Amino acid sequence: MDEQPRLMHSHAGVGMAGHPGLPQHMQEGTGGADGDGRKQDIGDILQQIMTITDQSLDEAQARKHALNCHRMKPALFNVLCEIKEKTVLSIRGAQEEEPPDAQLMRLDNMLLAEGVSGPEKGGGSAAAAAAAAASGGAGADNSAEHSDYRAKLAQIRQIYHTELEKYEQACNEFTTHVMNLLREQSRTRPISPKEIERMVAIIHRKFSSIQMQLKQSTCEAVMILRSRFLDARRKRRNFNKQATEILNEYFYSHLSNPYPSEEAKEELAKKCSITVSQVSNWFGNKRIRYKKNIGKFQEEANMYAARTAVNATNVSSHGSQANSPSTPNSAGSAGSFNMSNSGDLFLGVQSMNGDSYQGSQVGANVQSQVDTLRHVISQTGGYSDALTASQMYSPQAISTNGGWQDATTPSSVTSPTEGPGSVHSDTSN
DNA sequence: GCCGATGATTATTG
DNA sequence: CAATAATCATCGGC
Repeated sequence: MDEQPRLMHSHAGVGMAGHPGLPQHMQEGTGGADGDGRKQDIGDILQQIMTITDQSLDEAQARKHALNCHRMKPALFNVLCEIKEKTVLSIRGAQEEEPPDAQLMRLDNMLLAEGVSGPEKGGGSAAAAAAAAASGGAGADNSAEHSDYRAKLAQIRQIYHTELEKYEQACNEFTTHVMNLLREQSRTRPISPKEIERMVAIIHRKFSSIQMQLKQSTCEAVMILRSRFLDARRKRRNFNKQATEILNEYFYSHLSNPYPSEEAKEELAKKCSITVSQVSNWFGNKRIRYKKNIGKFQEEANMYAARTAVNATNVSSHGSQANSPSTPNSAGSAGSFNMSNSGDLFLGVQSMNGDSYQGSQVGANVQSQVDTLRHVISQTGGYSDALTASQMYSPQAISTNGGWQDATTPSSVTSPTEGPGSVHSDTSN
């Protein structure tokens, strides 16, 4: 806001008075309005500057030429170059090249692994390819789920590449600019090629640190994306009905020892088209949940027991599976495909049993729990090969503190003069 | 939208 | 290292 007054003052001749090169008379050429006067002044000043500049430039050029042509000039220049070289070298020695950055390498590796910085889409995106390969048979919905992920990854990839390109271009432009500048200056002052080199290196270092930031943030973005999309827990899918049936069938037909061997797990996994670890998860969950609330699973237990039972009878019409109490989990339920109309019959059975263990929850009464178990076992035992085995393993299986694990001593618990244990016999009809 | 079922993960244990 | 127990997070029926 105080510009105006000052200009006014300068017009009065005070401001410019200090400039020796400016003849005073020029400033008061026109006495008219303020504006006119100032314009005139500026014009004059500009013109003066022009002439002065031209003059000085010419003069400088002339001087330069004179210097360049001076007979001592090359020698002096060489001396200067030598001195410069030495100082540059000493500086260089002080801060030698930094070691290849481990962090940067890690970032690079990760970006490569994620398919962000690798070759173009086709063969690239190693992660996606691996995921697709891993999905194997049931890949249909898997790929559908990953499509979104891949789209986002491609987006990140594109941003990364454009940014990288931009940085590179800027770096190159800046480098050439600086090099031109230095080369031009090298005509008037001693600049060794090494110095230029060093300058370029510095510029590159600066830009690569920027690049590293870019890589870092890209990595972060990919990590977030991964955690959001590939966390299986978030995108949990229930197993299909058939798979659940197969698993349940196995579980209930091996209720006395529901710990499938590794081979059994593999087979189940194949049958259900899920992974082995999913089978393990399933059995882990099933065991714990069954044990926690046997009553809740009673119906289910009876149903599957009945199925396998019917199956067993169908398969081996003349049940010659006399007595082989060795491995209860090798079972004959392998190729079991169920009869559908048997359900009614056994629902009735189940309801009958239901009464007896209704109140026997929560481990209050050991005996009642044993009885409960015996009901289930009796049914499976009645029909399948589990007959012999079950009596060996099951009664004390889920005892007071539960757990099939400590069923290692199949001792005397068989049937101490109890009713419920033997009630089963008539269910065979 | 609530709520039980369910597959997966995590911490702990032997 | 596998099993268990607790927990998380989603699914799916109502």
